[in-house]
Amino acid sequence: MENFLEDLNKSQREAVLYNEGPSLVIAGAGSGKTRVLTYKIAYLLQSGYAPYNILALTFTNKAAREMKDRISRIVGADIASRLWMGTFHSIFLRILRAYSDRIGFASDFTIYDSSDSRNLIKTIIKEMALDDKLYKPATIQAIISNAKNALITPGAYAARKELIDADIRSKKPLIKDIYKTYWNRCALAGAMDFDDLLLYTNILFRDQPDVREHYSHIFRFVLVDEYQDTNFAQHLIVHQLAKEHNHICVVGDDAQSIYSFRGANISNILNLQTDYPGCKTFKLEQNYRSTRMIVAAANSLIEKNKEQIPKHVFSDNDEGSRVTVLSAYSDFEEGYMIANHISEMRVISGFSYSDFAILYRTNAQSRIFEEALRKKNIPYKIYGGLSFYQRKEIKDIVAYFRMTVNPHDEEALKRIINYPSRGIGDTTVRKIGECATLHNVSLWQVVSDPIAYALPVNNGTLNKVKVFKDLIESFREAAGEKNAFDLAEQIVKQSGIFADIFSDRTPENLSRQENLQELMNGLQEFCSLREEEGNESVSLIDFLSEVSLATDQDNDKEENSDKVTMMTVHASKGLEFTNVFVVGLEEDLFPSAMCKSSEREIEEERRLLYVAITRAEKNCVLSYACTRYRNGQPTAMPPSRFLKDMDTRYLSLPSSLGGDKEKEKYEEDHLSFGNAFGRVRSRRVWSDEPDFANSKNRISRINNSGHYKPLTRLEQAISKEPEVTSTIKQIGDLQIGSIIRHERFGQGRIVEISGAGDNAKIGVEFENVGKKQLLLKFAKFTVIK
DNA sequence: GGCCGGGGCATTTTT
DNA sequence: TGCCCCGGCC
Repeated sequence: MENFLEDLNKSQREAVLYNEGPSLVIAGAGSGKTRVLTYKIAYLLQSGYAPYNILALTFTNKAAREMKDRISRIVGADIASRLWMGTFHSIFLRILRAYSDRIGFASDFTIYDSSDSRNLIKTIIKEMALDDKLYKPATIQAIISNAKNALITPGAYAARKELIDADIRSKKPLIKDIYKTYWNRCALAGAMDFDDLLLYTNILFRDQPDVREHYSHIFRFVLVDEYQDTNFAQHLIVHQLAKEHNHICVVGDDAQSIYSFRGANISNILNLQTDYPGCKTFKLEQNYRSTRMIVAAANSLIEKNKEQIPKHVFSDNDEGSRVTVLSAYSDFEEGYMIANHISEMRVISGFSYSDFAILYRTNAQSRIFEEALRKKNIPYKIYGGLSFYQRKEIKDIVAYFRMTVNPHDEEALKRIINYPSRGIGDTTVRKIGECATLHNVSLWQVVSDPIAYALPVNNGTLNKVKVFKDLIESFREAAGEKNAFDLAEQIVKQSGIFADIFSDRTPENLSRQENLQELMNGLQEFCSLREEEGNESVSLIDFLSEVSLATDQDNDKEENSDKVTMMTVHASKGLEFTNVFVVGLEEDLFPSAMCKSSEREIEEERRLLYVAITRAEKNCVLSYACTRYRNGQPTAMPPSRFLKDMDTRYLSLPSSLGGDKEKEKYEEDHLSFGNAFGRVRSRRVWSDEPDFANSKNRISRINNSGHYKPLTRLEQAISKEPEVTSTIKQIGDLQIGSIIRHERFGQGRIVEISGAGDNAKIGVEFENVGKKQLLLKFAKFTVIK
């Protein structure tokens, strides 16, 4: 351990060693930020801090886990496990459970995930008989979330003139009432949403000074990762804990702030000096991840942002290839083009599939790439779908767990009161809801004593409700005697879930069975792990805490499989890949049409692209399509403004963006590349079809010195901007060998003509998407040559 | 209670 | 275009 400082460069070491006062570590992309944090913690431990005196906050479970692993390796697992290290939400959940009585909650409160809270908002909007076209639940949810992140309670909201005026202007004056009802309903249900965990922590610290003092005393040193992503609530919590001793170190990169839409406030990091006077700034500027070319290209992009902390990220790695810009005719062709590139690079340079990532701005873009990769038998995995715990059957089972722990949980109750079916239909549930609202009690209170609250249902229904109530109570009684796993087993069997899921062997049920099995395995693992750590009896509530704060990124079983990764740029933050394709670089897509109203938003989009490019270690490819299906319509898409932001010295451009002979000459003369890919000019995209027009074997195109053979006729045709020709409807105007450009499939060569009149067809060998038969009557294409 | 079809809609989403 | 939600129908 004593030598660990030798693993650090000068600025990293300075950042690790300075612990006398507040410090800000500006960590450029790929600059070894996690290393600094882990070594700093190790150093603090070595300097005499006890592990429980150190609070280290991250944003993701994954980051927390990684850091814990790395620290364990330096100081040992038992010391590492005593650090207060975790996500904001998990750490403050722990504190809130301990002091829940001080803020009017029971310690077994539920955590509502986003869909729970959206459902509740939906219910409230319905109950208030509002138009959900105007009061869109997702929008209201975002407004409430923003309010909470800014620490605005319902009372404060109603008193804020500017908020009320804004709601009136947007014709939604009742948002304040929805918020108030939502707040009360969560309280009645004994539930907190994600934002509440931070908001109530602030309330706890504000109203119970002894608690705040207690923790600020315990946490003698506070470290925060990814500080640029903190919102006001988080910023304030940290300040409440650190303001006296000032032993705080925050790490972040303003250039990678991409979550402002969730309340992250970049000025938290830009203005850190104000909150922590004397705050010392360290800059980690050496990028160890990417080639010099990639770093230079990314820098030339981010330079265009005005609001940022000045820094000079540099790399001492190989120069590497220019960032390649590819142009496709359509979204469809873009997919095939990228798929072809991946197969090609894999063959030429010996990459594995897992060396590639395709990053896009929106999830909707993934479909086209899935299709193209599948057609070419390229294995892939997509991140960002539904997480395991968000699957319906899992949520159903977890809802039983939640009811067992906290029966007032409204969303859980609504989920399971009639699953599996027990004859309590929507009408009854609605009546229970109305009755509960009338008496200002939770749904469960009505369910437990329907007579007392005069629930207007017949005796048959009354009886069914009682059966449900008894069922839940039996689970609650068992909870006192059994550990979490045995209890869960009982719940699954006696609730009827087991019988329901194992009733037949339809594919859906088989998958449900697997998921149930996986949940139970996970629970068992959770229990035995905790028991090993010395916990005598593991309760469901512990498991639920973990489950409600878990996301899909947390259990990726396929980590070691050789597959191309596909994800949104947002999801890629913090990751790195040998070769990165950033796709869909078009105006109104990247930057998104929704983020163009202010320079501030444009800057965030630019940072987003910066994040994407800096994920790449060796090669980075940016692509755009000229037309794209948007809302069912083919839409012309101009290339993204960000392509023009970047210095062309670091790019290899398609001719349509000004790539020219002069520049290629420069490229040939001045740059040396480690692998052939860097030579691939943008319009050079080959089909895998062996008999593709004029282009024999694509690999033979690149000779040993990495130089290209002269352009073939076809490729000359491609690199010229094709002039627009009128759409051909006469078969006589076409001949075999003509080059056409199809709206969707891109460029290709006619290899076959058949039929006549309305049945006239042509066979076209497209350069990227293979051979297609087109019915002349319908096909949208132009003849180029 | 489940299935089908029409209408409306269409960012990003660490917890 | 394709998905999701809702309402209507069996």
